[in-house]
Amino acid sequence: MTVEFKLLKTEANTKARLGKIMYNGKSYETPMFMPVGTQATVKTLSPEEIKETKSGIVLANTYHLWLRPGEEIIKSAGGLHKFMNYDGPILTDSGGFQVFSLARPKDITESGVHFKNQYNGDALLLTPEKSIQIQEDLGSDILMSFDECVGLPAPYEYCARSVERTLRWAKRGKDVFHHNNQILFGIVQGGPYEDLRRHCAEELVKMDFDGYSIGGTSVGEDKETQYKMVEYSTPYLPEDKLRYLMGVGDPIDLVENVIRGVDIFDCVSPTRLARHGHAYTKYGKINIKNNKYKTDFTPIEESCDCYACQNYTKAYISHLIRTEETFGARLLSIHNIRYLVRLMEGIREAIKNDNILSFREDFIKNYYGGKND
RNA sequence: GCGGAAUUGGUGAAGUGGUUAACACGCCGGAUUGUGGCUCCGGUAUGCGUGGGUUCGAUCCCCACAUUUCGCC
Repeated sequence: MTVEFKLLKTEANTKARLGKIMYNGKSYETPMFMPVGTQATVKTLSPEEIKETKSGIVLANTYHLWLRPGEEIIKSAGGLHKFMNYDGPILTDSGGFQVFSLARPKDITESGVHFKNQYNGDALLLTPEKSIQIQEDLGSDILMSFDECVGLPAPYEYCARSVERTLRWAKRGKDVFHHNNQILFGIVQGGPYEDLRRHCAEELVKMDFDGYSIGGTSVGEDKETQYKMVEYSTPYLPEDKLRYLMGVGDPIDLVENVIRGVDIFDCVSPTRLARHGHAYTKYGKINIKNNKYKTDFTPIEESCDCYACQNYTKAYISHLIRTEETFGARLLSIHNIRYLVRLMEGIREAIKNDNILSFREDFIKNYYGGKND
């Protein structure tokens, strides 16, 4: 039941990697996109629908499940897999991102991070050890170290101190980790600074984690900065371990960062955009609520094999989103996830054929080409 | 038939004798990155039932008409 990774090849002209994850008798290819199921559900989708998108790993969130329903309840249920009826691999975030999104600087101490329970006001302390304990109780397959995700822009001195703390926290978490059919990743931080990224990566590698995440991205940075943060990190990570770029899911960014040596990605965007009425297409993102789709009786994408495109029209989905029917959000979520999974399928094919650069060129030309119908 | 009240954008409605007629919904766009699904940001009445009048100036005051509505015969 332990997740194992095998690197199959590296693309001839770039750092793009083709790999395979083995889990529970099944294998999943990388590069891979992971849909996000913060509260033990990929919003609006059943596990059967998740599997139909052919995505592999699902991400769940330590912080949210700690507060509700509480990790002891999920442990009593027999773990996350049984609780949510999903037998594919599950990755849990450590709560580190909530440090960024919920805590103020003065709430962050060497011991851990002080939160206020947003539902009942209770004072909470999340520490590296506590995060590992919660994730072990949740029974996810891939665990994240508790880190500090620094928002940008951030001064060099702050990032430098933060990296040292993230490293100490990584060590503390690893020291209490039981390795019970679970694997643990370290998270590379360091903001946009090359030497800090390198230092953080090298120190984490010395600690010998089962895989490595690149964090501090998807905090509102521009694309060039994001790509640099990845370029400053991947060269120092071992070839035989998974690399996970946290929170990145813009279609273009998936292509660009695979080329820079990333294996797995997660992002809320396919499901959040869906709830707000947006759909990915080969020719860019569309807003299904736009007037022109009211009477458009064609699928979102003729060439898409997802349940939504096989059975429903833009006019129908537009109506559902306008009237706030949840089925609309569900159909768009299915499409958007399947879209990103199909994109990864295309990327893997391009890696196999050693033509990822021309794949990128074609993809960008279409996506930004302005031909939207 | 007689008397009263009302008439503001697609809708519900504020409002004042004096530059750009509130607000909400809807509508038209946009945003969304290790997810609270709660959202956020723009745009959207050249006109205040119709015709006259008073006034330097009227959506606001006066008259007539139309429509709606309430009460009485």
